[in-house]
Amino acid sequence: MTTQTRTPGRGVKRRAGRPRRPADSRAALLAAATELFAAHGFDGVSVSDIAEKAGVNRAMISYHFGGKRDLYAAILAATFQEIVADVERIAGSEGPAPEVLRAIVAAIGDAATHRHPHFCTMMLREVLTGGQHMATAVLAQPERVLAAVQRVVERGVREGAFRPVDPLLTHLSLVGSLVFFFATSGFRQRVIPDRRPPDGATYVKHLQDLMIEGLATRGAPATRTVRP
Amino acid sequence: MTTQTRTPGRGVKRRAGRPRRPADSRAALLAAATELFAAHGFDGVSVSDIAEKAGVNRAMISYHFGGKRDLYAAILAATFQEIVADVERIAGSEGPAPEVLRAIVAAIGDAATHRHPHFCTMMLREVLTGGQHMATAVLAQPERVLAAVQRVVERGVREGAFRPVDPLLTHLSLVGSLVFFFATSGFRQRVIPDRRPPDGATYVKHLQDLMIEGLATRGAPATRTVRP
DNA sequence: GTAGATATTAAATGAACGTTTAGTTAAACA
DNA sequence: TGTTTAACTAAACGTTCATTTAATATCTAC
Repeated sequence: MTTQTRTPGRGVKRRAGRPRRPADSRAALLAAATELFAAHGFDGVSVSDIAEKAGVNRAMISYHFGGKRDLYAAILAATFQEIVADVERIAGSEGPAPEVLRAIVAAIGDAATHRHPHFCTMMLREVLTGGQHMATAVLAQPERVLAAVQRVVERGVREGAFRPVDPLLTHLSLVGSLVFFFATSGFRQRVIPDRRPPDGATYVKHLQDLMIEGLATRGAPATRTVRP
Repeated sequence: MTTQTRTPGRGVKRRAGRPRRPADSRAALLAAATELFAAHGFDGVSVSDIAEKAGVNRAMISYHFGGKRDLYAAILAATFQEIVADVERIAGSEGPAPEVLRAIVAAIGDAATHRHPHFCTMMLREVLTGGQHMATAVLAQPERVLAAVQRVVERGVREGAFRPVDPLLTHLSLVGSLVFFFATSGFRQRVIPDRRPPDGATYVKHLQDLMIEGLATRGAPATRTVRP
């Protein structure tokens, strides 16, 4: 490869008298791999695909990350960590349980929309295969989300704001529909192209209301129900 | 291969003086492929894997189905068709909208538990890749489920049983949490092994209540609200 | 019982895979 | 400026992939 510039807007851009920037290669690989893994899954992506999209040599994946699998694991761990930390922080906050639950839904929705647009797809894909590519440390993270949501639901039930629902099943329906929505937006665009596709914020609002109403004790108002 | 019997309980069983049964090979391949595709995805499964599990020769996949991709498509189309027919039949039935919605959830849950235990996983996987392996005829089927559920929700809103919710978003949260639950049961067993995993029927009941309560008009009883 | 059609097999094919290797180039440091 | 180290490249490696081929075995019909 000589002075030829790479496809603009993609991968590592290096000028003619090119400075070496190892961090750029790593970042380009991470970005390219995240997008491709989310779209096609681990086995559906070759190292050549990733390298080409990143604009670097195939061998750099093994060189920088140790191999295709390690690159995948690194991406999974990084995105997961940030979201889990968010959820745990919010779950620990005080205030009425319904409001905290609302905040959790909003936080996951926000992360899935802006900071980590490929997280839900990658995570869901990984879960479908039983977490085969997950290191045990990463495996612990969905458990932490589960525990955080469960805690809030249990408190809501205890305080009388929620019906006596099963916290695990509630967690599954909440996170399930949330992850499903963000992971399948690409498909929806293809299947229902005529209708304007619903955006993340709209769905978050819908799900917040649906959950809070669905969990609320009948007769009592859904929100602001704190027992002294 | 001589008189050696295959691994018992798997694949095509042929006795010593073995009668030829082409239908057996096809069925064995379909069963093996369904399980493997669901567990590892299209790209995560090789034709050798499938053939070995089915107890037939690799070449039979191309011979009977035309190739790996066609086998996959055949499975997807077959399982989808049956479930879509179920949902449409129920959605068309009379009775209070909340009850019909309950019945739809139950029907999908039943199919996912008993008749097609791998459907949700395969479908979800396919959706995550944007429906790449789906023929246009198969692509139309999720749309039909969407339309059916939407119709029921719209009727519920019109009759005053439901809040004025968005039918599309409601569909997504309903189907999303349902599919998510059944598609991720394998992962749950691995991540929360201490707790007894919740079964399909329990979750169906939970989701029915959550949805009906969540959609219900405040003040009015959730069920049996038919305007004359 | 034989002929013809169908099902099945083992082997071969060529492409694609992830990783390793040896060699080259740019940056860091003296 | 000369030397060392890290980043990078192109090629080769050995493996695995899905499919095709040619030959064989079995079933069906007569």
